[in-house]
Amino acid sequence: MKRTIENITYKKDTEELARFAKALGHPTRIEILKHLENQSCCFTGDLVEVFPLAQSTISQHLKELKDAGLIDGELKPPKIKYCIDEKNWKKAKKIFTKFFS
Amino acid sequence: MKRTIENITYKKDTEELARFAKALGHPTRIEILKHLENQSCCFTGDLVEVFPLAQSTISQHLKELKDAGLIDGELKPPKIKYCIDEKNWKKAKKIFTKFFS
DNA sequence: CAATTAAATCGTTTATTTACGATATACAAA
DNA sequence: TTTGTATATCGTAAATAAACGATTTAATTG
Repeated sequence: MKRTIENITYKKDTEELARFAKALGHPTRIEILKHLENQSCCFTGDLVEVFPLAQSTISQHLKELKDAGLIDGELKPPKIKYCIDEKNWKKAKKIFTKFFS
Repeated sequence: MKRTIENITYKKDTEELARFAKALGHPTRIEILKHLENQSCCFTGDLVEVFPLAQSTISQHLKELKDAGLIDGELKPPKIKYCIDEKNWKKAKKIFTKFFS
């Protein structure tokens, strides 16, 4: 990316907001989250049926949402149940609300 | 990006939210917007002084914010005055609020 | 019309993202 | 212990993003 020599540091709030926003920055991920909001939880396989995307692609999107802290996976072998991470969801909501106020 | 053959179509709401979110998905752009919120408007040059980034890089970020509709540029030759686009700002606020509710 | 000034755009490099198919992993049940 | 199933991870290709310096553009002033 050809970064500037000494990496810029941003305020923690800024980093956090950008991080959440970035995770929300793809329509598929928005749809996944909407889906999770509707039915509280679901398995990877459910989403693979809903979207015309490869299983690996869905899994990748889930990983990003998880890395951003927006969702949480619970082992229900051999499946994995994904839910909104309520704590971080509230946090994101708060940060966005504050930002737009 | 190796897209699926027939492009996926998303709901308009989803596309819009993802678009706004993507624009917010970089800390520099968040900081630019915070700056604009504080002092309502500013010139490109002001931002170049604030951030340790090249003028062209700042300009690029401004373009993205403008393309997303979050800011608006007004000619004040030889400068350009950037302000928050209030209409779309409200729209974004509404969309995010709805999404998180 | 020429010079100045501020910002945009161009061309380039490197990093990251998005997508895929193929393969590996983890756990339950047989 | 092997088999089956659901999901993650790997490897890869193509697109996009982020940064830079150099150049161009647009408008005012001399």
